[in-house]
Amino acid sequence: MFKKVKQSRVFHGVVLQLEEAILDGRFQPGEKLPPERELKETFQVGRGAVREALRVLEQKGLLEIRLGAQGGAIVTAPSGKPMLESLSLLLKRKEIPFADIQEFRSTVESRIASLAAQRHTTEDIARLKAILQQCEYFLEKEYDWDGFLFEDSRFHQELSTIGRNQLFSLIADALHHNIHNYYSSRLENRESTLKENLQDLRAIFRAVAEGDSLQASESMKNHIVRFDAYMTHKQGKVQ
Amino acid sequence: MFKKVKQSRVFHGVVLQLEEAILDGRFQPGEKLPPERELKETFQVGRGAVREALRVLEQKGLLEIRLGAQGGAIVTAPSGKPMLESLSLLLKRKEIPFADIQEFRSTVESRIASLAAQRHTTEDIARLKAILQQCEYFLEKEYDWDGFLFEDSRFHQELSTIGRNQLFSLIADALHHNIHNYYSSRLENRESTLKENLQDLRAIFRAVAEGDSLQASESMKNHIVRFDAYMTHKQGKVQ
DNA sequence: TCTATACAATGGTAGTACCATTCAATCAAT
DNA sequence: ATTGATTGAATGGTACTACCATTGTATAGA
Repeated sequence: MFKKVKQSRVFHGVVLQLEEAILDGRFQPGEKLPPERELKETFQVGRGAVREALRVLEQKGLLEIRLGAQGGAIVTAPSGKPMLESLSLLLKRKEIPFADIQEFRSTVESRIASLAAQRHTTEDIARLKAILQQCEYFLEKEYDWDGFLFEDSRFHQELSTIGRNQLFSLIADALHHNIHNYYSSRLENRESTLKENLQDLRAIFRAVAEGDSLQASESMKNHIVRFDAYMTHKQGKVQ
Repeated sequence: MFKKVKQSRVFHGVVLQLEEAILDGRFQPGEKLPPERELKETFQVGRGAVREALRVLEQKGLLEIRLGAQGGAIVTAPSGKPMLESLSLLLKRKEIPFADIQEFRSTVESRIASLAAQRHTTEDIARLKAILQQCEYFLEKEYDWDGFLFEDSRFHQELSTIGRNQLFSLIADALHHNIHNYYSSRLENRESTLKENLQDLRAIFRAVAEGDSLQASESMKNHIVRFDAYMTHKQGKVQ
């Protein structure tokens, strides 16, 4: 019913005002906020309060603080990093079953594939094909386990770009970063694994290139399911 | 290739150590960290550094600071709030087309519906039915626009619980919070709107109860598409 | 022209003193 | 004995000062 009465915290007022200014565009990305000693005067508060406010805004991903002359609090361009980090922290703290994460990822990646199938251009396909060929190279010509997995990541990333939905890209990226360590530490380094994966990627590529969104989605789902099957099915926290 | 050399920032070291302690479980949710003046001694730093560290951890959602006697930095239980806020901030800053958000939400909610269809128990269905009946009450007996929308939210929330995937619940919740204002400010207050929505919810409920995951997914998709159609199709930032 | 030095701007850190809030213990009045 | 008021201690909040550390730039010298 009622909200807790706000407890006085001067720095919070500073945070709100600076945040509003940035969100309003009164400070553009790349621009510099006034120095601490000036903000202190502007807001009529102690320097400590200003610094705590800057710390919060930095943590929110709105600012980057640089040292030295010509340094200061610089407004950053929007990025998905803070969200990625908060998701990461949550996965580390809360024991979300790994199966849940896999299920979610599967859903997201499948949809990305289907979107990519619907929205690709000729150039998109060319870029995707180049990545696929790089995978083939690392498997067939110069065997390179890590190289292959790197290109596999790039494939997924490129696909999300082709899907042309920034939120999907962002979430997929966050998931990838959060489970990458888990994956790579559990995959068995066998050539057959890569071979099967390459087949998956080819199937996805084909479906996307042909604009068959349903097939693209299915292929991606199979790909992820297979990937998951390689893991030891251990429950528990990520990491 | 190389990482930027970490610039000395004492408070950062304090953040890392405290964060590690919390993540390791050396401080459990509900427990209190030592007072600032003690931490200052422990880490052999100034009180300012300690306070800046606490501010960062607070922003990360790991701590809650309370004033007065028996106050202090209390470790919080894991929650999706920080993720929700960082997503919110991102949506406010970056001009992610609203269509992207809708598309993503549609995907997530559809999948939740299909999962719910697969995993529901008898008790789940009873609870869901109760919510549905509450919707009917607000539409047919005691007309209440806001009451209906509230129950609609509850319906979605209950569905995500039935889906039994914590990550889906979390993300759906975050999306809901972020677009709720947008939605409710744009919906036309018309009885026919609610009527159509109730039909959607009934269809979803039926499919879920019958365990028809494909139909549940489709019904949900239609529901969301219809909901979106009510909006003025204005592009741009959320909020 | 190039290099080295000095300087100035700006964030980082420590310390001190005091204020503000909250809870609990104590004491007084009924 | 119960209730209410007072007081005190613990703890975070704030301000101010002084100085350190880092970094870009200007200046002087080779």
